Amino acid sequence: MSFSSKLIQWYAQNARELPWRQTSDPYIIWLSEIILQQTRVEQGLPYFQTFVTQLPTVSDFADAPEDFILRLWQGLGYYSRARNMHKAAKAVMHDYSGRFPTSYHELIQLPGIGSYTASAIASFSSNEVRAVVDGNVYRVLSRVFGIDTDINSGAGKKQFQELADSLISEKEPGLYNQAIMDFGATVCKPKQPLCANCIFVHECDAFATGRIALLPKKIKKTKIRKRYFHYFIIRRSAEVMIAKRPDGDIWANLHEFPMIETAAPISVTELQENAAFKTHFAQNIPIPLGDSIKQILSHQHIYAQFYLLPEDIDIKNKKTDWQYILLEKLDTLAKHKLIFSFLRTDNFPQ
DNA sequence: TTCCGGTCGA
DNA sequence: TCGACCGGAA
Repeated sequence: MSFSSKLIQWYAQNARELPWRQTSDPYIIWLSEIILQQTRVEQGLPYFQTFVTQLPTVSDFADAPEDFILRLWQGLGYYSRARNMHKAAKAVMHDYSGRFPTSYHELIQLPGIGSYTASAIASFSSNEVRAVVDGNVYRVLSRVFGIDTDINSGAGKKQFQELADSLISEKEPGLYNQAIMDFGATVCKPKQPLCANCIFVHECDAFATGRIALLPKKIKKTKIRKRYFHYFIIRRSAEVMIAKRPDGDIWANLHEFPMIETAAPISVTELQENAAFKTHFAQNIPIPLGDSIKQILSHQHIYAQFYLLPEDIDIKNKKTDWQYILLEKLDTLAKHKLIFSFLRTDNFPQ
């Protein structure tokens, strides 16, 4: 039996009963699809009921004030969805005299409707043969067919769309689309998939090769970490105190000045209250030297503020790598860019 | 704390 | 091509 036949047969036994599945009205399907973008069914369900009751037609939607729409949307998140729906409803009134479109090419032009949603509405409302590719589809196809192309890459999107297009049932495209997404949502789940009950367990490449947890492959977007470094210039006649970066962090073993790091930007007053500051510098008052310096790395943004502390202060709990060195030796030490960026400014006290 | 997820616009 | 947009679940 074909891939699509197996799924449709599975769906006949296991479909979730959801209110928007009782209709082919593209307006109602549109409401449900936009609400379900980025949103779990359980969370979206009560919102769907509210929208259907409060705004039963696209004309009602277009005529409602935006404030009213947003109030109904409250708590659902991604509020641009609601604003785009309002624009789309007005466009449907204006461009289609209130007849909600059912073809992919018309739907994709409306605000808030991308390729997934256009395929979903077109296949559900008019059985247009358009394969949906959403998070569920990426998961099911990558596992069953053992495809480890990054789904966030252009090549991956193309490859999965082509595979989905080749698998869709030409006879029952809407049913097939519902089936593969329900299957992904309830059996081929992201975590703890129900492989024991899976209709594809004997042909699933990921199951056979132990790669369930590795697929679909998504190259992690290295999210930018923001860090706030506070450096202290401590002089003792012709000497200055330096420090060495620890292992296991950026710039390991390079030289810099004694510093403390905070998770957020802080004022001088807050710095004086900081536990690490008090540990080393007690009640001494740091004087900011110029503006903060921003250093951008691929994976972190570092905001560095330099401060002057009184000359020859008594440092408590001095770290072993904090050492006074002669100023003329400073040049010879290996330092990271942030440090010589600062030294290039005129803020270093001579 | 990390993961998950469609569309838009820069 | 990639970050912003949001809230909930694991």
